[in-house]
Amino acid sequence: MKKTAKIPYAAIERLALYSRPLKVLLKTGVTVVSSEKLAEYCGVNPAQVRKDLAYFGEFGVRGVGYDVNDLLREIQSILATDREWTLCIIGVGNLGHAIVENDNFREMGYRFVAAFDKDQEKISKRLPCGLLIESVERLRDVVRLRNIQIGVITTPPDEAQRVTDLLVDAGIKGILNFSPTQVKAPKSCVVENVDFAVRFEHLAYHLSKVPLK
Amino acid sequence: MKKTAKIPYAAIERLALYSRPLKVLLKTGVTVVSSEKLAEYCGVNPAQVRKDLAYFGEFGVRGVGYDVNDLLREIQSILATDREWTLCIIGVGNLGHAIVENDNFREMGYRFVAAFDKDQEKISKRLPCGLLIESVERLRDVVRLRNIQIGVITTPPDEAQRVTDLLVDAGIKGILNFSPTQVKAPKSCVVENVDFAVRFEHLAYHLSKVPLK
DNA sequence: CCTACCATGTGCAAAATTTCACAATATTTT
DNA sequence: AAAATATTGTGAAATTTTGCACATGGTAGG
Repeated sequence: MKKTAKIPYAAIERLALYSRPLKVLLKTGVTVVSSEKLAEYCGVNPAQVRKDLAYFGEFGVRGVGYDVNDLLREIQSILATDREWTLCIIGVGNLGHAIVENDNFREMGYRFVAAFDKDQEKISKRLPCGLLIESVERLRDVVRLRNIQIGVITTPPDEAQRVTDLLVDAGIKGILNFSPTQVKAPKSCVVENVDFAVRFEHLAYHLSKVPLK
Repeated sequence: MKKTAKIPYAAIERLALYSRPLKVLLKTGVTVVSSEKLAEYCGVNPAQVRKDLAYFGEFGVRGVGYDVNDLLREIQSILATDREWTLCIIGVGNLGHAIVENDNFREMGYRFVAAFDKDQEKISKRLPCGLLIESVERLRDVVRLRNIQIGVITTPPDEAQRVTDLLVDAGIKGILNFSPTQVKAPKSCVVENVDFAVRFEHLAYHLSKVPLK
């Protein structure tokens, strides 16, 4: 595979998808898996699996398949989930809460080291996990002091852009925005907008074209 | 536009995206918007906006643009968010909590009319919104009795497939799965898998290729 | 009423992505 | 040791999606 090939955005997301069944296989003691099986688990085409992996190297053995353990490690290395990331969250509502407390994320090496809110009621309180809720005004300083790499936005939509600007100003290089607005940031800061109401709407769209009983 | 044209999956998701700034424009009293402006708000190409809309009809006026109010209604009608949907949630952890309580969803017409868990500690308690937490064993009956259309899965991944089977068995036609496993269901049931750890991993991937300071 | 202008809707070309199909290579069987 | 079988990696074809460019139709000003 050419090193210069451009990697499709979707291929990256599928890599993460592939890692899910691999973890299960590893736990259940299965050592080898074929692209066909892996594809089946993830609901994609086997050639797609092979091509996606081929963007990054040759991880399989012809005639045999992929070593589960090796492949999982390779994928985690590619996705950079084999290291710890320090994050902060802005907006400690129910969703923010759920994300910070999520065991799944913790296991993946995402460490929340700061939580911000603008509600005076919440500031100075602690989350169940022990994290102190601080004023957004402290954001800039805290981000620098604690060397925070990623900012997660779970504020209401009308605050999202303002918070983004604050994060950018503090020198953050990656933002995950869960509010239902597209936020904009300079190229130097990678933004991932995760509007999951979109998926509800997608589902509703499909259901509306189907007899509901 | 041909009626027979197949509509890209991504076009549907963008439709939902377009609705976000439209709501804001409506509130701020702006009555007309061009594909160029709308595209700018959503970070896409203007031709894309026009083409996406053209899949469903002619909503604009040449030389003028789109009427904000009309377009929003059209999109909501297409996405079937102009009606109420009855949903249930299975797995009342932090995430389940956050989704059920989310004002944004409520405003969109998504009504949660049942919440299930298998934890005896939680069963018979009430959520802050007043919803009673019931045993998963009641799922089949409750789904039928309350005419539930959509099931939202927020259980740990190892429960997800079992819950899916229960939902399918109860006759549910749409599932939104927030657990980090792909669940499978017969064609008669539309499944939307929303694994948002994927977006974290995507962000990590990008950040790992960028000098972090 | 005519001219200038503007922004949509869309045919078509380009780009991106997916899938096929098969050569390459490893393992197992005879 | 050859044949049969399995499964990867990948060039090329097929398909899908995007974006350009412009004809079309509507508005506004003179």
